Amino acid sequence: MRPAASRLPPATCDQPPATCDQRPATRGRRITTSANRRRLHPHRRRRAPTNVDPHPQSTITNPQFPPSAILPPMTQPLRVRMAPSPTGDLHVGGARTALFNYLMARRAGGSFVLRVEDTDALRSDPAKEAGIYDGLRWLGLHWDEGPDIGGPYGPYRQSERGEVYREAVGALLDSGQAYYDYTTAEERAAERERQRAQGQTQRYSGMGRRFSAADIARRQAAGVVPAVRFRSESRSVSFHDVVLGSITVGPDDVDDFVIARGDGSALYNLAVTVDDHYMRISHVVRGRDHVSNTFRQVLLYQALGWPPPVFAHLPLVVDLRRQKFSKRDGAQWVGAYRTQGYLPEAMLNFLIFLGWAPGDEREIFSVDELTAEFRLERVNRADAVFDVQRLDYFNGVWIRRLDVDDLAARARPYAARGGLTVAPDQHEYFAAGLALEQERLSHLSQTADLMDFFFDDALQPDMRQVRFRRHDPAAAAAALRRVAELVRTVDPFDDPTLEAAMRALAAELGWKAGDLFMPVRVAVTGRRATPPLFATMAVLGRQRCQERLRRALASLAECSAP
RNA sequence: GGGGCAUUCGUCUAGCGGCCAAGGACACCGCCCUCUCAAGGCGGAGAUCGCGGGUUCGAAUCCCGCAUGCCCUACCA
Repeated sequence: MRPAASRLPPATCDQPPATCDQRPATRGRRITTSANRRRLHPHRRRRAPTNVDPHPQSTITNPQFPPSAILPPMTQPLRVRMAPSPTGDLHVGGARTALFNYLMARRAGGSFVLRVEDTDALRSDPAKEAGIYDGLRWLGLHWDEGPDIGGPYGPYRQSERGEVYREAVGALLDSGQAYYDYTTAEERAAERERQRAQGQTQRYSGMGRRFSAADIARRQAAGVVPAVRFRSESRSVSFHDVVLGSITVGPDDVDDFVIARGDGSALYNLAVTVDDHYMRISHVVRGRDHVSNTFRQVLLYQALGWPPPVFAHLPLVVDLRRQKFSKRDGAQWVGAYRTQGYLPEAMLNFLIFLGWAPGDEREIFSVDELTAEFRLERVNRADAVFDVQRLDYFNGVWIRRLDVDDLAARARPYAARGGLTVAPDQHEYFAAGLALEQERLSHLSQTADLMDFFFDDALQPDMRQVRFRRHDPAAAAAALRRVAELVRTVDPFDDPTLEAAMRALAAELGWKAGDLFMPVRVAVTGRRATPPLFATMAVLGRQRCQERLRRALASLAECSAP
C-alpha cells in the first residue's frame, strides 16, 4: 500500500509559498546570490522586537522573517534531528550540529531525533553507532527519539526502513517522475570522460531515459541491473535557508540523480527526504556541505507532494588549513577530546561560538544559558576554524568553575589512567590535593602528573633542582634541619600556622622568605612548581613532610659532597 | 570544467548607513599581585573591514565587478 500522496500528480509550483519559490530563471540577469539574499531578506540580521513572539516556548515563530519562511505553521511542534552516518566516531562538526539542534528543541519544547544514516552498508559499521551515542551522551546532548530508545516515528535506523523507501520509489516510478536506468557504469564514465575532454560540464545527460523497449530488453538479457533515477526536469530550483537566505540553482544544474541502487536500496537523498517527512521533521539544521543536496531534496518533496521543512545550513567547522577535517587530522573525533581531559561543558561552550555569537560580550555559557539565548537567526555564514587554544581556554574556565567534589569525581578516572593509585580511603586526601591543583589544571588528563607527588610515598626529592643563589647547600641543610624541627612541633599543622612559623624562621635566619621556601618546596614535593607551599604541606600532613625532609637532607648531603 | 556559498586582528567573533581613525575573547608581549607555578588585575602589539568601482553629505555596513577560498559535482553520506 502506497501513501495516498504518492498518487498525486507531480507537484507543481504553487503550494507552500516558502517551499516552492521557484521563479523563472528568465527574470533578469543572474544576480549575485548574496545580493539576492539581502534583497529578499534585508532584515535577516536584525534583532527581533521583544514583544512580537506570542508563544515563545511552544511554537515556531520568527518575527524576523516573512511568514512564508517559516514552516510548518505555528501549531506544529518543532522537531529537529541529527542524522549521522556510522562511518566513524562523533565528529566535532557533528557535535556542533547536534548542539545547535538540541538547543532548538529544548528552547521550543520540541523533540530532538537521532537517526542513523546507514544506507551505505559497505561503509557503515554498526560498532560506530555506539561511539556516536557515547560522544553525544558525554556531551549531554540527549535525544528524545532514536534507534536505541525508539519513538513514535521509528525505526530510526535507515537500514531498517527499506520498505518505506521502496514505497516512495514506487510512487515516483508510477508517476513517471523516476525511471529505471539501464546504463552501465562504463557508459557513464565514458560520457563523463567525453564531456571532460570537450571542456563541457560533467553531468549525467539522462541517456538512460531514451532507451527503447528493445534496448532495455537487450540490456536486461545482458544482465544489466538498473538503478532508479529521479527525472529531473529542466527548471530552476530554489529554497529558502534560514542562514543563507534564498538560493537558486539554474535549470541545468541538477541532473537525474540516482535514488535507488540496482539492488533496490535507497540512496541518501531519497532516504533523507522520506525520513524527514515521515518523522515530521520541521527544521533541518545541518552542515553547509549539504546545500547542493538540498536542491535534490526539494525536488523530491515537490515530486512526492510533501511540504518541505525549514532548512538551515550551518557554516563548516574546518581545520587550520581551512578545509573540512580529514581523517589524518585525528583531531576531529570528539572522543579524542574526552580522553585528553576536556570537559563537555567546555567543548560545548567552545563549539557554540563556531558559527554563533550572542551579540554582546559574554562568552561563558552553560547549556541552560544557551537554551535561553540561542537563535538560529544569529548563525554566521562563514566557516570557522577549530582553534584548540581557544578550547583550552574554555576548558580552564570550566574546570575552575567546578566544585571540588565534582572535579574529584571527574578527575579520578584520568588519575587512574595516568597511573596514580588512590587507595579507597584516600578519597578526601585526593580531593584536598586536587582543590589546590584546580586552577593549575587545564586538562583533566594532567591530574596524575600534577598530583603524583601527593601519593608517592617513596618520593626522593632531588635537591639539585634548587638553584642556590644566596645560600649554599650546606646552609640550606642547616636551614632544612630547623624546618624539620618546626614541622615536628608546629601545632596545629595547618596553612596559616605553618606560614607564620616559617616566616618567623626565615626572619630569624636572616633569609628572604622565598629563599627558604623553595628548598622546602622541593624537599616536600620533589618539584619546583606546586600549589602554595603551606596549603600543600597541610594537605600532605606532618608525617609525609617529616619523612620527605629527612630524605631531602640526605640528597643535600650527597650534592654537597665532592 | 560546472554550480552553490563565503570573505572584519594569527584564531573565534561584535558590527544592521553617522555612536567605528572598528569593540570583546583566545594566543602573544610587558607590568602588577606573589613563597614557585597558576589564576587574577592592568597595559601593549595586532584588521588600510579580500580588491576595485559606484550610491550617499557620510559605507565595514547598500549596489556592481573582480580575486581568493571552501563545499558539492558517486548505484557515499
